[in-house]
Amino acid sequence: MDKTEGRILLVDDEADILEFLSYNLRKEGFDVKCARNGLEAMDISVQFRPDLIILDVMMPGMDGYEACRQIRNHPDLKETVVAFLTARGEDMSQVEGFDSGADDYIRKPVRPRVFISRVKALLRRIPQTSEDGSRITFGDLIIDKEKYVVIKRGIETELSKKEFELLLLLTSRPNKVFTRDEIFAGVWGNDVIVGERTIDVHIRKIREKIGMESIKTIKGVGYYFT
Amino acid sequence: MDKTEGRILLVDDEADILEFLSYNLRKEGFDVKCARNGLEAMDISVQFRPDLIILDVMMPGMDGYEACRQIRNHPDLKETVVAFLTARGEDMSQVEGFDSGADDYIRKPVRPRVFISRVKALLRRIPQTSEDGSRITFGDLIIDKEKYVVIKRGIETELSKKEFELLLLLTSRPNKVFTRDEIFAGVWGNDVIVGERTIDVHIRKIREKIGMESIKTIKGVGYYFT
DNA sequence: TGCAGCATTTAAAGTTAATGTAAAGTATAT
DNA sequence: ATATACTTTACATTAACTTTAAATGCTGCA
Repeated sequence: MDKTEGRILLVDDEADILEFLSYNLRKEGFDVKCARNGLEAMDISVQFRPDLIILDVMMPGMDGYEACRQIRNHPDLKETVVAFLTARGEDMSQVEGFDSGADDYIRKPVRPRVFISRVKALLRRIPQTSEDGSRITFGDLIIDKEKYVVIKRGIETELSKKEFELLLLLTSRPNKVFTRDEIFAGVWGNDVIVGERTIDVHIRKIREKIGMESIKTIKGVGYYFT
Repeated sequence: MDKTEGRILLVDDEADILEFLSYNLRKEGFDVKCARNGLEAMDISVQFRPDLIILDVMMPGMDGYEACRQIRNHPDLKETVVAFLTARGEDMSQVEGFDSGADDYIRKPVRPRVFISRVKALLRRIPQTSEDGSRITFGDLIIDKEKYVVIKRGIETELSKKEFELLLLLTSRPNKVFTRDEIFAGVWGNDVIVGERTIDVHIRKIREKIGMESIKTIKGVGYYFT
């Protein structure tokens, strides 16, 4: 019940701005945490594992650039997307910003709608489901398309063809609910006719192999992958 | 009329301001129309399809915020860029303004040259990143048709099939009162027969999930969504 | 105003329908 | 022929839905 659009860490020394931005982000379904300075940002990041960190450039103590550099040097955080918040007219500083490893620049004053779509665009480019070659990764689940194998927490399990195709269909759009009809069409094709319970049985087998939580049911509608 | 830079609707109850702004905008080649209040603004908008609506916050009758909300709820207008005109010192109102869906704030007194460049900046980003088709937004409520969930102020809640269908029906025409018969026909189909109280119970569940205010009752008639 | 009468709200109990599951049956491939 | 995958069956379980009934709240009228 608390699936979110993505985790975001806001870092700014001004409470107003934190409040304003976090309000707007939460409204869109993001899981937001705030930090007042670079140090705090690092601490929270290690725990919270944000998908995106939005850093104010000017902060007392460790400034945005330095914080960004540290993030890039931290083994667990270096993949995190980082965006800077800058006051108007700080354009020249962008050189240093990108140099320190920023992914984007957001100029103050912030306009909510633009801001939100910018954030969404940034998160979209996250290798949320990183796909290197034949493998797709979802958190602790790895699906290997070539070997017809899934690896859950390092435990490798073979999937049969139908199981695999069904899982691929569901994972092709995480969180989308696939109706039974869509599943039939996608996995069996429209002409093949099999009993209603067939899908359930395959779902059960998949759940057995990748964990119960991964596939959810909406009664009367269908299934979805998280 | 030669091709214009863009269509702009000005909404203000003070004729002076309308005249002043429209003069300056027309001089720059914009196609400008004016409205005296929120109601008039809605009427003209539907016909005129402005690219940008500039709303005074304080107006008799429907104020700017309410007008903005209505614009955002109107299927044909929700992509329109909206900017507020505010008197000096109304800063705190920005929260309500952005909440109601505004894209920008313009402070009075207006300086023509600044104003024009602001307007141009707003129009420049007209190809607004429109929300993906699977989600419908009503203020702080997001309905995701694919995921069978609603997001209210960032809190995601699953809906069951019936709840979801009922909510979709009501939201398909906000403010229209659906009679109980219409609801039966729309959600259950004309052949299914269930008791009178069934609808109420589902309405209650939905209210529980998206907030009491969202669905109103008209005694003896039915329900509507706002 | 106060009360009667009716409609809706609400919680909880009851029912139904859909899915979960194990195991047996059938097809397919090696 | 045998193993493996797939489907079907039949029963158990669960969540969704419906009904019930009591409480609340409106509306109009005396």
